[in-house]
Amino acid sequence: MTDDGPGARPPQERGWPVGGAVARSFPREVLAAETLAAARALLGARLVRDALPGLAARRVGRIVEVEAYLGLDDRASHARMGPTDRNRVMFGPPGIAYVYLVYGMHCCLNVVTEASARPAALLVRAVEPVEGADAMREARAVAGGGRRSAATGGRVPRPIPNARLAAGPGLVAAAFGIDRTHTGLDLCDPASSLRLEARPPDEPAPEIAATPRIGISYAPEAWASVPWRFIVPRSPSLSRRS
DNA sequence: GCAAAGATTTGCT
DNA sequence: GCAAATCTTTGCC
Repeated sequence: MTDDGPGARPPQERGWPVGGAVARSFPREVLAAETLAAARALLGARLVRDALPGLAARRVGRIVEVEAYLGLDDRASHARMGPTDRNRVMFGPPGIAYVYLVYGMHCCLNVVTEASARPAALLVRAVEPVEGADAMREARAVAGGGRRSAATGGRVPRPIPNARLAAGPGLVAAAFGIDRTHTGLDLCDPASSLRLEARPPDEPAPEIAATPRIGISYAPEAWASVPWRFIVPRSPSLSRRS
């Protein structure tokens, strides 16, 4: 599907100059709408982290893979057991970051969607590096990665290709230096150091495909197979090769 | 209060 | 292709 999603044409062209170009914040109303529509609109949008002066350059990624988790009924969603200390922000307003720790070692970034009445969020599973690839590589080195050194036997690890720097939910967080302290951050606020920006006007809307979600085999079949994972099929940065 | 599993990634078999 | 690494949250006793 290549039709323009709801986010293709923001009702209001909010913009501000950044490095000669004009960056547009990602419209909150798109995230406030139905989650599956918001998921499609989020593909092609930018995840931006401002430079950390003296520490890291500005990092920008093109979102190419997201998963939707919606409602109390979704047996694969963290919201399935109602509000808890961990998932509480999912029950709040749209555009807010929800970051959780999974498998005791990886953080995953979610964007809260829909009104407070319904708990829903989009898991950002992969982005294509657009700017600051070196900073992403350094951040991943700091994060350490899943399995620690030990068996490397002193060998020099193979350098990570740019396209694979943030090709997975845990890797997105690692590459952008995102952790649970970012939970509650407003990703639609241009003043936030970590935020979403709309796809550049001169960039065509991405092709979109839908597949079942990944890593949720614990959920009942109906929920495990529903096609709520949305990808840009030709991207070299998907979490799984296609 | 304790045991089990998880929206993952990696390196070795 | 499989299992380890690692710790928080959930579920059951």
